[in-house]
Amino acid sequence: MPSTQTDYPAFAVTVDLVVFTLRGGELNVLLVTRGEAPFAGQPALPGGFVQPSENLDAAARRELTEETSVHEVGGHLEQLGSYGDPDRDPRQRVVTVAYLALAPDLPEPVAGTDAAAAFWLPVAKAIELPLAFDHAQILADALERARAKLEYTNLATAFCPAEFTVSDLREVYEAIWGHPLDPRNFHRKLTGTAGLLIDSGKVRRDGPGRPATVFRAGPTTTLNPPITREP
Amino acid sequence: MPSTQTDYPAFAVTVDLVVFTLRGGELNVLLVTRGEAPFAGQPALPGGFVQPSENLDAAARRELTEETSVHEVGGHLEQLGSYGDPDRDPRQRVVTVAYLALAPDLPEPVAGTDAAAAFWLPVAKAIELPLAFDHAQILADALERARAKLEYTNLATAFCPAEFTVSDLREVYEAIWGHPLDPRNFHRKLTGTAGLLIDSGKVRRDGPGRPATVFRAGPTTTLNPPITREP
DNA sequence: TCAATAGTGTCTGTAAGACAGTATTGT
DNA sequence: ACAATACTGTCTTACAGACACTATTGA
Repeated sequence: MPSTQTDYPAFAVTVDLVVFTLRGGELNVLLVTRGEAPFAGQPALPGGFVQPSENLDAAARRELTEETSVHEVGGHLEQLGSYGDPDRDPRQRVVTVAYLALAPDLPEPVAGTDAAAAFWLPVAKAIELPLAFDHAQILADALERARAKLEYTNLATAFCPAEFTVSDLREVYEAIWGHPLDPRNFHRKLTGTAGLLIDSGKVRRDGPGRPATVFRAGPTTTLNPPITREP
Repeated sequence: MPSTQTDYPAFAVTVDLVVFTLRGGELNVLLVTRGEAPFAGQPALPGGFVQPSENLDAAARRELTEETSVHEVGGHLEQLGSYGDPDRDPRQRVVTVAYLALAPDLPEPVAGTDAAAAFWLPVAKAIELPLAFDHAQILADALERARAKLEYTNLATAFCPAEFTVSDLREVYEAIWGHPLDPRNFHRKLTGTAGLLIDSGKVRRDGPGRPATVFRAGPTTTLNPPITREP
């Protein structure tokens, strides 16, 4: 019996975003307040249906733009994984493809846009909230992914603007791992990895203290050997 | 306007499997020959539609059982990622969730079962084949994932039966990374990682040479620091 | 006895972690 | 001057990589 165009179960496919940023030295995640059932009024990850003509990455990037009102978010966007338990949405069968997005400090969501219902919340608080659907699990997985990738990639630069100092990077690590790092050894490790950081020639003065060299991200994206998380 | 059960694009959702095993010291992947259009007669990864009542992991495990005719495959099964380009299937919009499965040496597919069209092929050959859909990309991603995870996990044990020797493990690494490792340093590294290997008390005699201690996988699943791939 | 494989010891170079010390700023 | 931050040097320890050496087997 040949298969036809209809002899398969129909699914809805969505993308959900875990957008991390640093605000005031603390890791924050973008949440929305749901306006409709199910879970009306509850916090959730931003996301939406994949459109017929776009691929998954494009859907994620479109949602990111819509929800943040920022056109070129920069930073980093990668697929995290898919979640498709039969009862994860009580209305219908939905498979969601979760994405992890990392962004430099973004403006507050703007009223009068799709992003009006969106808000930043420190991750420490978000993981204690009863998020809609299975979003608590997705957030937990995203956090672990981000923590793990800091160890062996230059992912921390995605949280910074194009030009940054070694201290900026260290603060990213400290915020995400939740414990302080030795500034001297950290500096030696990062500046000692060839191709990771490019000296911009500039320096930055912030209050007292010796001015810091300003770098840009270089072609090297992996740290070998990695920085270990355990202190 | 409230959303209804129908105001979303309908997708088909499938799972595709990249099943790796070791046969004769060589990494092999399970392929099927497609019987229907599109890509009829071409090799493809095994897979199928997700059923309405099962979650993604269950669908992957079901397909694995069906395609290999082996009930408890053991080994390892993890989600690799999702692929959903609008034109990846010419018939309809299909999102596939790819899984990576690692198994000890499995029997040849049995005629008269769903697995009849399935066959093992060395990965080195498979990556040169024009696989159906975007399966070449999925296979490449799976291979890279497996190679990377050997560095910092005990994933190699998934290719071995419950009891194995250090040499067995080393052969897994050599097959997947494609270059020899120093048996002495490898032995010291693995036996020196606490909780990774449990001495079964037995030894194994294979031809000439001192008998090898037989181990089982221990509770430790990560290697820290990792084994580096570069020779 | 010899070849083969398992496992140990030892050396060298690299780099992490700890921390003293120097450099350069704002106040 | 002083506090604060950026950076450099030095010491110790851990471990990878190289490889000589011992242990235990089949032929």
